[in-house]
Amino acid sequence: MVGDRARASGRARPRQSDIARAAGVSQTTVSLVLGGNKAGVVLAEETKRRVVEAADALGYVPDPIATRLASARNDMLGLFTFSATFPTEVAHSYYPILVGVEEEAAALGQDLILFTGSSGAPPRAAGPAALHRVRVADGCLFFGRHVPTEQVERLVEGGYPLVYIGRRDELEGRLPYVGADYVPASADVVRRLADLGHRRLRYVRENDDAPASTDRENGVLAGARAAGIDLDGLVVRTDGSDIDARRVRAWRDEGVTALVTEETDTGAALAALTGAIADAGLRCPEDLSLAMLGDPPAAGAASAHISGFTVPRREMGRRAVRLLTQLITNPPDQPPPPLQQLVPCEPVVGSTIGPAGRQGQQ
Amino acid sequence: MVGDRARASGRARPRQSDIARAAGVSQTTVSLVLGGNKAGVVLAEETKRRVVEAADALGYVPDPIATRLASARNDMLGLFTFSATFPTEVAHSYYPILVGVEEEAAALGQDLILFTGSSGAPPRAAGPAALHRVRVADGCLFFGRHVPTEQVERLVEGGYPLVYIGRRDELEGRLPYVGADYVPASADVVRRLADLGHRRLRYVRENDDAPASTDRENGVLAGARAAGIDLDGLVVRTDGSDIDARRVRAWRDEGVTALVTEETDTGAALAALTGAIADAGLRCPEDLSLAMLGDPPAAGAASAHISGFTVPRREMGRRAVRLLTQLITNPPDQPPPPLQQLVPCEPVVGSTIGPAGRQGQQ
DNA sequence: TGGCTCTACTAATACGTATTAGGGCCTTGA
DNA sequence: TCAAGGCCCTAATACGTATTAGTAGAGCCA
Repeated sequence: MVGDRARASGRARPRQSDIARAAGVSQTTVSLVLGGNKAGVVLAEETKRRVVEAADALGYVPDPIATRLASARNDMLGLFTFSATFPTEVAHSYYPILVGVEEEAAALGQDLILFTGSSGAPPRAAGPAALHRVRVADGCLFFGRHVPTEQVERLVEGGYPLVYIGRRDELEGRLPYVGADYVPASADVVRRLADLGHRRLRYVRENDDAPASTDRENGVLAGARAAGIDLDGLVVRTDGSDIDARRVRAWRDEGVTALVTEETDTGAALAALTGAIADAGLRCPEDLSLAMLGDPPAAGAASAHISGFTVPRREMGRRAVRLLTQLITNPPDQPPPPLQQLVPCEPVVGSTIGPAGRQGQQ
Repeated sequence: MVGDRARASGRARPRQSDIARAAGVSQTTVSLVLGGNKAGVVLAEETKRRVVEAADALGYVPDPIATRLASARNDMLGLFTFSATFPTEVAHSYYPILVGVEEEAAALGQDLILFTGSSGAPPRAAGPAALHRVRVADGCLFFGRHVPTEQVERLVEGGYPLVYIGRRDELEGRLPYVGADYVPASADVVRRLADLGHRRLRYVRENDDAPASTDRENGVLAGARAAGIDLDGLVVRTDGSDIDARRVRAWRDEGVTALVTEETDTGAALAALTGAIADAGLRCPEDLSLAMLGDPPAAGAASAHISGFTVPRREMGRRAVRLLTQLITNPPDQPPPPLQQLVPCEPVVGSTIGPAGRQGQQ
């Protein structure tokens, strides 16, 4: 019925059997000619030519669904996000990842299937089976803050190739991911500050326990320890609302000469800090240095020259695609590639850190 | 073989036939119970219960591949772009379209397949059949500057549902599209200027004959005619390089009180104009009004308050998806929906146009 | 007892491709 | 003239689910 309808509205897609009829051969032969013929069946050149010509003439394109059902591959990679794939607020931070994913997928001849996770699609079950939809693809990339662990675990256990973009601790080492290497990058920022004479600083972070935040804190602490920086009161957790000029002045009175903050989705932390610094009548970096662990929310604006490091999102996207295709093509009896990869973050010199002021010297 | 592999690595996923065996019924019954049973086959409650229990016990999840092979629809929409889908330079102008496409697709329970067009993928044929790949989806959206007319025509002729994003003249009315309605929006900008007393202005446009540019020019001309604006020298074609302070001063000396420009991919035209105005020592809008037919390149920057109109990209994306799904589900014997749709552009008040200065008054 | 209706289910087949096990036909050599 | 072998191709089947046609059995009536 449904097929009839498809056939009624315009000409139906040609199938291998149509080509077979046109070329005077069997469907098997068509499959052998147009498919890989991995089995090495011997075919006459003349026959191949006829089949290829017929296929061209009819505009044949293999049905990836049927291909997939019959064999395994369909050269499609899934991309599953646990929010909208194209978020409007955090466009700046998601977009480069998508760029990298698309670049590498195109280079490898893979198409992308976008799965929309929690976007409230009524027809699709939002239940425990929601994630299983991704199996139409050979493998799937995941990203987003929330991870439905059990479902992802079932996919992994079932041998389905998937790669998470961003470090994840969920499945004790069995969850493949490509993340950013925040720890050394964060430590390096602290080292740079220490090299400029800073001895007392404040690391203002969000009150959030995402791996990305934890990593940064660990890096800051490690860097501080290595540089002999005062650990007392170093880490400040906030949601941004309690950062104001008074507090910044108080820090400075305590001898703090540099502030470090982290990238957030909304940029609230950075905005709060820069606002408070300005309100306090302080200049940056003359009176107070400022560094950021990650990228400012909108490039091109005034925040463009914040010192710190940049997250290699594009490269993460590319690497994730590469890892995923490796997992897909990896024979089960071969050792797998490294499942968990960290990409280094590039330092950003910027113009918001400078030598420690007089308070810092002493 | 392949199946064996899947079964070897990790436990095999249970199939309907496994449930059938466990529940002591046929595969058909399982399909009826777990699928929708659209046909309304009568089943005993007790049987349903047994099947559901067995399915739960075995952790059954339907195989979407097989599901889609068995029914002709696969609830996937294609998105084909003739450049990278995620361009880096013109992110601001493409992104909202993608947002709209994804929103509506998700709302309609459709997944998206991104086809990577000209990204030089070696494994996929770049030949005349390249476009045929899109047929794996139920229908496909297209966008990008260049249109391989013959290939698209073959798809359209074959009854394949597709929708272009952006107005296109190629197939004499048979190519469905969703575009922006530039003509009245552009005319309205001119009318607003006229209402403020402007009588002589310059429309600085790119030397390019894309439908979007042509439409805007037609709108400007229509608006100028309606408002009794001087048509002489009104339209200025440029690539931006010959716009400088001297030229702006010369216009002003001729009695020009307002400049109108159009949105471009790079924002070069706008940048050249604002630069030249500043260089000429003129203020905007006090000395010279400035309007833009479209959106400034980067929101949030200094260019945020340019007067003119905004292109409803997000809405275009949504509408394109809606039209496409209509085309897909439209029974062949029914009249089709309107194939070519224009979405109105929203006026932007901004702060760069004001009353005509003294030159303009007289 | 044959026929009819109703309930509750199943057999058979389709979807489009991949794969495997052969099966004709032709040539060659004895 | 028959067997062996090479060459070229095809029949049959599998993949997992959806759908349609049909059947077995029970109950009822004439």
